[in-house]
Amino acid sequence: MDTAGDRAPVRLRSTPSWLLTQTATHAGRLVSEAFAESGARRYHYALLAALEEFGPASQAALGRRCGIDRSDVVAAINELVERGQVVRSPDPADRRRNVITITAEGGRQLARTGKALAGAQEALLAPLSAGERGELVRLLGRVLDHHRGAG
Amino acid sequence: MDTAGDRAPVRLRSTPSWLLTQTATHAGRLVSEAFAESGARRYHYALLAALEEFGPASQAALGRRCGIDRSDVVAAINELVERGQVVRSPDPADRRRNVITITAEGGRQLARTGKALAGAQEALLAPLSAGERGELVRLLGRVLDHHRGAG
DNA sequence: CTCATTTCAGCAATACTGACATCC
DNA sequence: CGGATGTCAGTAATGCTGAAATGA
Repeated sequence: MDTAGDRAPVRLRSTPSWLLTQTATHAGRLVSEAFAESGARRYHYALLAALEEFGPASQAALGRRCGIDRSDVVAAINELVERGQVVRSPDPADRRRNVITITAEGGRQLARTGKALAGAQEALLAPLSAGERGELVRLLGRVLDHHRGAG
Repeated sequence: MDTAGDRAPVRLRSTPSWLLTQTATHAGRLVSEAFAESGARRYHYALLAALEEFGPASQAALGRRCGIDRSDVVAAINELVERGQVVRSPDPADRRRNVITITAEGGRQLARTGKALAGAQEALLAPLSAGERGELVRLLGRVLDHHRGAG
């Protein structure tokens, strides 16, 4: 019945919106692969990156910065603690809080995952020239900047 | 401890790869909202779109075209049948297969979801000019075209 | 009392694997 | 027999909600 065109994913003529959906899904898969290769997940990387860039923080603050729900921060930090990549210690100044601090091993894991991510981006953007990649990154940056303020 | 900069999501200086991840995640959330508004999910829309564009097909063919696993096609088609948006009938020419056909109600649902998706894209690309949107869509199209060939 | 923080239990959509029976 | 198809069971990561206990 459908011997030809079986492999071509859906690509609607009329709705470019769908293109965004498809690209986001595809990028998500590539990125997930990269995370798996490096032995981490998205949440782990986001948390480690935030800790390295902004220093020790409470779990709630980390969640707000990374866009991760507080519930999920708990589980992710548990795993990072088990792997020795962060340290969780009570905040003497506010006994509700835990202060999370990245360790040397956490820094190494961050570097590993960063390399895997760079590889994934390389694979994703392979069909584009250097100039086009720059333009794409610039446009996506504008989009993100706009939405991180309003929402 | 961290009263300022609490709301800013992680945005690494050194890894533009993370920008792709973040944008994909953000786009995914906007798109999911749009689907929920229109009473559908990604799988439903992809299947209906493929049926409208390429005509009736077997479940396996639909899965290949939409990038959806066979197992998940079964469940999604079950739901579409319940809603009267597609019809599932045995293929007389090959008794292993079911032929899936879109109904008039399915067409209406496709239109509803399409409108919601267009709104989501509008919101996502709000910070870009018309020319920039065109450029972004063109670049993403190139990326998708490249990867749908090579898997 | 109000609010923030941590934690836990649970749910839904996405994406995948393995197994099985049926049929080409 | 090998291979495709439909179906079901189960798992994992992501992203949410609700509730409870503790403390500012």
